[in-house]
Amino acid sequence: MAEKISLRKRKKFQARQKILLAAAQQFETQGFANTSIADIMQAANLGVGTFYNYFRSKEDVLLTLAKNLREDMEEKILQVGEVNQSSPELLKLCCVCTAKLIDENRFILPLFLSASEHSDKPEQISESLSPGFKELFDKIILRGQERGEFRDDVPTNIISEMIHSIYQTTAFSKLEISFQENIRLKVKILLDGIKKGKGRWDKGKGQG
Amino acid sequence: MAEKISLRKRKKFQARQKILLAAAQQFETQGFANTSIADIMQAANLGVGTFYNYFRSKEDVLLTLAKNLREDMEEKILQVGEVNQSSPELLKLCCVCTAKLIDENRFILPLFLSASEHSDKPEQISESLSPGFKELFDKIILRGQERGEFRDDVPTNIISEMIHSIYQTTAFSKLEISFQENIRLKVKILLDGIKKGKGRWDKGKGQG
Amino acid sequence: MAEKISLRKRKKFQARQKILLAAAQQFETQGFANTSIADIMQAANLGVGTFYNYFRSKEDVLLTLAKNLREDMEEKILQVGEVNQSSPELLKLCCVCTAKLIDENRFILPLFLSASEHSDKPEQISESLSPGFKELFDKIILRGQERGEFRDDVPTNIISEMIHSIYQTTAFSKLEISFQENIRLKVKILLDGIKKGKGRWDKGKGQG
Amino acid sequence: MAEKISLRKRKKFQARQKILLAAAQQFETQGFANTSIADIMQAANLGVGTFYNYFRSKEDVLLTLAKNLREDMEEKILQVGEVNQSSPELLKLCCVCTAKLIDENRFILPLFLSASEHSDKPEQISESLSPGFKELFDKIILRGQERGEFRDDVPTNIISEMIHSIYQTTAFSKLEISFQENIRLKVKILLDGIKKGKGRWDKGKGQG
DNA sequence: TATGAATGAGGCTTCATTCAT
DNA sequence: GATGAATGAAGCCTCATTCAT
Repeated sequence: MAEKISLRKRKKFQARQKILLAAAQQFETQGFANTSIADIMQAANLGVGTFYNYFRSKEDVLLTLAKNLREDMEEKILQVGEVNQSSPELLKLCCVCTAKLIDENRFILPLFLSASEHSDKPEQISESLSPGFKELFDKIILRGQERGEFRDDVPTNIISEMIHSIYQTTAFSKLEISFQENIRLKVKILLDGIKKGKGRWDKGKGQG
Repeated sequence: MAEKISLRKRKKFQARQKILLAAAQQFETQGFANTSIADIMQAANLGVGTFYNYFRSKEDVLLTLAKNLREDMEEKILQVGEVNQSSPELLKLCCVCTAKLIDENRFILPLFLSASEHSDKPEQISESLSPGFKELFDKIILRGQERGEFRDDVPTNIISEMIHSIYQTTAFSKLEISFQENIRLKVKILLDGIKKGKGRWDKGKGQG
Repeated sequence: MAEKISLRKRKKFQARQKILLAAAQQFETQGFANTSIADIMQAANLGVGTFYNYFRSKEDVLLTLAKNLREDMEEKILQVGEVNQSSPELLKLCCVCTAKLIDENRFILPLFLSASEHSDKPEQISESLSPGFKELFDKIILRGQERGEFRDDVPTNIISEMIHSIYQTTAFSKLEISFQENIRLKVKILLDGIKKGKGRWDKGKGQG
Repeated sequence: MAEKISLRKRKKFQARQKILLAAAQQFETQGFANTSIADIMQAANLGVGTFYNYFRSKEDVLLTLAKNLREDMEEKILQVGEVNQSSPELLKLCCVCTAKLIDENRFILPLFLSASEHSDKPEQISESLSPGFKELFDKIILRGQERGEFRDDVPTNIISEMIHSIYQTTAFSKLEISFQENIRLKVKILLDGIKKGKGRWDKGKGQG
């Protein structure tokens, strides 16, 4: 009996996962607005009605995808954040790590971007994602500013927002360069723009 | 007779402008996808059918708005671009100038962002806007790199893209700080991140 | 003063004629349903509003075109009808004459055919055209039947309808043969089908 | 499970048939252009949206109706065509048979007639219907001409077109006589008009 | 009288959501 | 729980008609 329930649960879980996966793919390729629930369910090879056994709306799927991503991000970032090192190094690590995660979940970015586009709940999506993301960066930057490692003539928020912007837009870059490498270069510029005094980039040529 | 025609033409022009204005406002407050033509025409205080006396579709309005903005931008930027000065100064001027223009046309930004959403026309919009925008920045950055004023271990494109990203995302900033000031600070960071050797930010305090 | 009025009337007349001509052309090339009033007035090189100075609706134009054609037909047919000759000869003459008229007013046929298609008044159109057409043929056929020149085991109406049908459909023939020649051949068959005894076609080979 | 599917499929089939039937009725009574999809679905007692679960457009319904009719016609005509008999008899049989079929599907005629009206698809309809129709008549007539049973001073095409025209226009006859009887009489005239020498109608009185 | 911009009714189509099976 | 047909609200667009100039 326990097994049966477990099997059923697994099946239910599978259907749910299939829908999430299909939704992510459709969102990524066609965009959120252009994806209908029928599209998702066809991609998932399931009946339309089944959708409503698992989600209340397309936005709900979005929120779930965002939440999942956020949980992954929190986990990874927590691992990195525990290491004790200089703020620039730490920030760089976090950025690289985030880039990797996002690279593996590209579908989520259009959602960020369409946040301003789509109806009801976009703020929720943003809020679902941000905590593990924005707050950590805020913390690192603030620490760096307090320690005198980062400039403090620019508000922490602004710097954090700038990092955010790098991720958002790079996801849609049409340059030949890879996503992660693209991010790496931009973060280098940003770091050089906020690092205080020592360790200037023009002295560290070739270090990457 | 001539007067009559002139009067009518004036009215026609006004109606067109009313629609454009209403569309811009609606796009800005509700986003492009969430704005129906009925919305626009209600905001413009005109009948729905009237819309089609002036535009073929919502996308058409968008393109027109984009084109108008682009023309404004080209004009302003040309004025700035003619001044002979150091590349960092020139870039800063252009950025400030662009920020001002965008600030006065915030509605256009969602369109940039929705580029990834609506497969059909948004590329046209992007292309409508870009020429006066991206290419000028490319040119200034390249000049700076050739003159040894900007770092050259990062491709011109990447830097240009980073500037682009600043505009895109700052438009949706929820920080208390004003749009133009926000841009100014980020550009400062960026400039410090790409300027070569001398003229570091920590020596230029207060000039900002 | 009299001249002025006359001039005005002539001008009015010209506008009206221009509209009728343009409408006929549009109806012929695009069909009645696919022709909008705006289309007509653009083809007529006149303002849309002007239309309503002369006609109440598109159907009204149709009726007028039909009426004009009918008047032409009546006139021509009367000329023919007065000649005293055998019924088959008379019928043939009328048919040829009608074919010529229709050939010069092809636009009117689609209207007949669309009679079953279009809304309100199609019967009126049919009725506008028929009198000079159908009644004359009826009369000739009846006379032929009474004189024993035409078979009388088929109602007059049926024969008349058959003639009617020849005109209707031949207008849209896609055969290489010309409209008038096509009609001539069909009328030949029909005449041979209704002529009594003597004068069979297989004895009149080569006479056309 | 299999039963459930079967039940649903049956219902689906029924809905489709209901729509086709309703469309046919509406097309027949109001004409194609004057029938809106809302009209059809109201007649079918179904929601408007349901239409699009079965057809892509009004034209699509039309094509389907035409295709169905054509298949019926092909079948019936094949049966007739196999009989070995004189060409006039065969042609007569085919005509009667066709008349019966058309009489049961009157709605399709307006479609033929609207062929000249709606530029897009009607040719497809015509083409959908023709193969089983025109080609068979062509063949019979040609055979008759080759055998010396039919006159050959008139092209096969013309005769075939004349038959075609009889069906087209008789469908809209307003005479008291029934459709099939009307056709029968006209075909008699036509046959007598094309039959060679012997077997003249005035010798076959009473047989019709 | 000529004009053409303004209008809104009406048609087409999409799609999120429901519900009977 | 899974299904997919049914639904109607809502958006897009056309066009006959009106009316101020």
